[in-house]
Amino acid sequence: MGKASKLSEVAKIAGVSPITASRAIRGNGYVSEAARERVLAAAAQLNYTPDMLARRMRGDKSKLIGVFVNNYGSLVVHEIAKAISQEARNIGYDILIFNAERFDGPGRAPTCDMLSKLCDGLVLLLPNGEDGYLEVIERQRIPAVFFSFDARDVSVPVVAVENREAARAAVEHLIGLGHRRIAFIGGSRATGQSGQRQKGYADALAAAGLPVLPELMVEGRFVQAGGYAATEQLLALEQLPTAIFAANDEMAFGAIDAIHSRGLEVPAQISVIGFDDIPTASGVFPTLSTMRQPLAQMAACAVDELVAMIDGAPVASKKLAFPMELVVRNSTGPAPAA
Amino acid sequence: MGKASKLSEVAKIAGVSPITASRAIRGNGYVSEAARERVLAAAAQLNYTPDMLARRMRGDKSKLIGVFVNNYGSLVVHEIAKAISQEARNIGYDILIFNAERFDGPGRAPTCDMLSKLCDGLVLLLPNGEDGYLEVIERQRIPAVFFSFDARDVSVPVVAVENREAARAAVEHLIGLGHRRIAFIGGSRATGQSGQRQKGYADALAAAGLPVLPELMVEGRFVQAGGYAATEQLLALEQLPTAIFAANDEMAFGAIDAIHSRGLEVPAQISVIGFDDIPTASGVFPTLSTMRQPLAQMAACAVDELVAMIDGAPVASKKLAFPMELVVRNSTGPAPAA
DNA sequence: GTGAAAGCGCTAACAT
DNA sequence: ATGTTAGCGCTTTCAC
Repeated sequence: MGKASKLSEVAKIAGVSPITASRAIRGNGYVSEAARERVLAAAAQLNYTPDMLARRMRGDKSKLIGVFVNNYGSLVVHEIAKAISQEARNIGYDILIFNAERFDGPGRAPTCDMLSKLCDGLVLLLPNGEDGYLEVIERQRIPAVFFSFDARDVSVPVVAVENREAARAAVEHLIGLGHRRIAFIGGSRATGQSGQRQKGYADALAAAGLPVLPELMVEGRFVQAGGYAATEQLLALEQLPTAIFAANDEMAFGAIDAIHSRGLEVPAQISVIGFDDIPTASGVFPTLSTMRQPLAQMAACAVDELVAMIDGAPVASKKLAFPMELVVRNSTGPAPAA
Repeated sequence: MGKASKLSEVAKIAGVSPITASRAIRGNGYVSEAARERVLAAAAQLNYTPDMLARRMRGDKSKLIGVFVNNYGSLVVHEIAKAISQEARNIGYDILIFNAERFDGPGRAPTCDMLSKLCDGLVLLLPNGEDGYLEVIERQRIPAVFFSFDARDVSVPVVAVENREAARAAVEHLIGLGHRRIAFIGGSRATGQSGQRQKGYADALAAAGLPVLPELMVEGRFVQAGGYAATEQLLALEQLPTAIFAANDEMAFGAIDAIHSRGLEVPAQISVIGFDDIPTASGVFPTLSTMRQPLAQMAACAVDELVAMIDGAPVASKKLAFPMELVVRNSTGPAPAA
């Protein structure tokens, strides 16, 4: 009743050699009906489960996908991980989530290394472009996909949204509503996505002949509290913006909160649009206009790419960018009459 | 530049035997200064990292805590995992999150088994009371802690909140505001927590001499959409409740949403109180009154218990129940004059 | 101070 | 149809 049992024990009870027991359990080679039954019975009796560690050490598949996350705090990360988990499950893989700010820290490298061996393939979520571990992956040609990454070209497939184009669409929505003084709340620069979104913001303004003003571009670290603080900065300006484009939904929530705290109304006085469309976006008040990320499709694509590599396809550079959809809800409205 | 390098390669370059290289790298036995330096240089040159899989197969510690999650969809789970991750990190452990609805499924058992071997200890988050894997853990005396579980007595430590008492406090808050017709939205019964919260709800009503009405007790599976649907049921009643107690915040969001959709106001016409106090609770409008779970403390406690067991303390039944704090925000107010 | 042997649990390849 | 050998990468005896 104590520790887990091993194959040799099962074999002994069944009166066969370990390898025969192994064959019987995996239904692999030739095993007589009689022997097979004795083995299976013994296994059941001992509650035997094969040691995947040992199997994996021999190089067998583990049917496990590792998801490396470096910003577990964020809600999008949660949603993405959920989507990947579902997709993986559908095709017979389980996922293991490993969480660290960086993967190249001193004590962390062996763990990453171990997990990369344990898992058949890896998905790196929002990896930091400067993380040294990215190079390890590229160098060792480990089957891997980067998810939501826009920092630079890499030699593995990258699944992401069309950050720049989508940001532009968000801002064009605001411009279409008559807004002329539009602020941008950016996130941290680690994955390169915020930078692209900022470019899209500038693209839209430029196309409409509007100036790109430094005082209207603030930073909120992709977190709600950061969005709140960034918005307070904006609300302290001489001339307030009439609309805010936040580089993710969580910062948009913070922005709305800050605006309400000042006794102003959304969208009557200031419109707010987010980015990502996490589930909460439709549950808050006012419901949040935002750009929707096709997470399920992206997750499916990432998993498919990964499994292809696991099954032998070469690891190659490949950019899979998904378009986003504008979701208009109640946080954006016509610009107030000046 | 290809695959990861192994100890024997390092040893060959350094001109020593593998075991000497091993000693040098771990700084363990006697190694001459000269040999040590050559080994370290060779290791650096080859980018060598020890294979934890192989180490672990020999029974060494991995400094890894496994977090088994069976309802990854929920936001509380995300918060709890984050808290545990932080605590673990503080004392030199990393965490690995494994996500499955159940852990006793056919293909899943070997993976669970493997992870339980790979990790020094396990935290089971919101485990399903009927999951057969719980018994495996109890039987094999694997160092483990159950987190947010209230289904039955088990032979491992359990870290949870005082579900029944806290639920009672939430409802007493509503009663104190003059509410007499109070509804309850429960979650799924898997962890036993919803049941305890429902008992607390009934306790409070009974203590105030109020009837416990079946039509006021509905089910929302702990998810926002479920809370929405459950509230629609309540809003279809002949006589509406003036307050709703939801067994978690996400269902409370759904409830507020449903109420708004009917053109009613929170809390003017119907008060809503949640349970957990996830971060979004203070960002929505109206801000959500709820019961706060002392997550950081709970996580610290769980990790401490676990590490004690990893370090040799016996695995024993132990109930660690934390009190919750009432957080009054803007979603609860005086009962409307009948 | 260093190395050889043995073994963690499993299975492919090669016998028999 | 079954068993033997060998080896995945590492480290704990036990020798020298």
